[in-house]
Amino acid sequence: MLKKERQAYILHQVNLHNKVLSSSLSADINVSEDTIRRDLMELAEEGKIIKVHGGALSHSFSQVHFPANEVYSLSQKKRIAQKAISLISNGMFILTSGGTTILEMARSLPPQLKATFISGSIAAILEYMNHPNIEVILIGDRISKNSKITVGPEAIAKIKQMKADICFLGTNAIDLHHGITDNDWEVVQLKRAMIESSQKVVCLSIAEKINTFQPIHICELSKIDMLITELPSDDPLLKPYSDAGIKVL
Amino acid sequence: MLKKERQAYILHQVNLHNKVLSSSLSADINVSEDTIRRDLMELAEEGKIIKVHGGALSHSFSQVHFPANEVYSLSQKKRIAQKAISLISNGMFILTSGGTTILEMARSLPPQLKATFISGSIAAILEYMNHPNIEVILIGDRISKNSKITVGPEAIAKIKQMKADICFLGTNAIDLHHGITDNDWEVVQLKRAMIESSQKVVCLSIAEKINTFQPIHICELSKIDMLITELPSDDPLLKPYSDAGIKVL
DNA sequence: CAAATTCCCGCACAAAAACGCAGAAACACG
DNA sequence: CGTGTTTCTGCGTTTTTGTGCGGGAATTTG
Repeated sequence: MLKKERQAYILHQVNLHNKVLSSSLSADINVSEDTIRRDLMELAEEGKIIKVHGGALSHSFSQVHFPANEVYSLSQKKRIAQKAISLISNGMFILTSGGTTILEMARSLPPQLKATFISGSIAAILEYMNHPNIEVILIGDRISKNSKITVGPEAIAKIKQMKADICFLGTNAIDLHHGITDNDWEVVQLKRAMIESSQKVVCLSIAEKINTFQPIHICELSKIDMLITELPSDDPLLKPYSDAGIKVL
Repeated sequence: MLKKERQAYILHQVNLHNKVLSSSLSADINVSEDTIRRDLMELAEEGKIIKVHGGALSHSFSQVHFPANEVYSLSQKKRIAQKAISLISNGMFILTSGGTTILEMARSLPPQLKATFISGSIAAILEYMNHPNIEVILIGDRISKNSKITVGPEAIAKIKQMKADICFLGTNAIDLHHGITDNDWEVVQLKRAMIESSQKVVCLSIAEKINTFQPIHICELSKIDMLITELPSDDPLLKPYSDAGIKVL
């Protein structure tokens, strides 16, 4: 059998079944696995397939992408993300909400990090999935089309039955009197559950949202352990919060 | 034998068998392999054939090398999607697996349709989310990075506790003896649960996958209610399946 | 963390290709 | 017709290509 012929066969199999094993291909066409591996390498270099340990995958399969629209005040969010990441260490169980700040954090996670991320936000999940070493747990339930996260009693029940090491909340509004507030009733339920189920609660918020509030109450400031903004921790704007016992980063 | 004559013979052989070996041609017409090689060179330069190490291939052969980022046999999948959609009506609860065929169906759903789609496939969920009127239920659990779907006991338990009107399975391999088979253990568990939880099971499969099988068994043919391919329902290839009591669309 | 796969690297060997050459046949032309 | 030229072919020799194998490194998995 000619080399090109063999490669065409392999390509065909990959496209047909989305996944092939070097071992089974080797058995199929009676050549050594080494040869198969070399074929897979070449096909991968030509961009026809994706080589993985033990075989290959079809390209069309892993091609899940999300319309990444313009992010508001990106650079600030990047700074927040960096600070948040410094709180994460290997082996942690981490609950996250949705929101563009969280997304930015997800994108910036260091590749060596091994941790478990739990979320109901579709966009966040997509980012986590691209990471080589982290385990991703998706919280299921009905999807809210507004917020692109799963909401509902199932999701809340699922969150309540876990105990995460840390919880990162993308915060919409935070205020000394009203605490944390938001404008989507379903999202609020979710966030409340996440706060209850985490040892440590970290709020990510751009400074613009500090001292603002929204119609629906999530929780008192006392439930929050840490607040991260793009400002330096000694910025006067944040003073009242650290006075209130919140660690400001 | 004249040179032109010889080359005509070679060209004929290539077009007939899609492939020729220099060695066998040399034996056929009793000339040295060197001569054959020179002929193949010339024919290749004229664009009549494709020269490869050890022989030559016909053009139709490498024409299978479709652009790398396109979905394999997209037009067939579109036809399958259309047929599948004709089974859906307003108010239904619909379970779907993942796979590019399912994805194609998700993209083609008519905008007025009001139904509830349930899936653990991230890619499918993204499509469903774009639809204005359908309700989306996401099945949660650990995400398998290979297959981009949620897998694990939680997901299976969740599926088992529902009763969907209809279930669309993107099928990897279907065969009269082996029934439905697949190559990913975790995916198989999921699909089994989906079959059990649906009143009606519909397999979507491009004709190429008919009468093929993979290592892991999902279920017997008897569990399947309907089979959809891109072929007309009276195609002889499908006859055995309709004889086996499966409705072929 | 230990066992089992899978991968990677270098090597050996065989098959095929490239190259140069030479002889034979075909051709051109005065 | 003779001679020079071109084309075609086959034969060594050298390179290149394709493949399998062994052993050690790396990765996966229980």
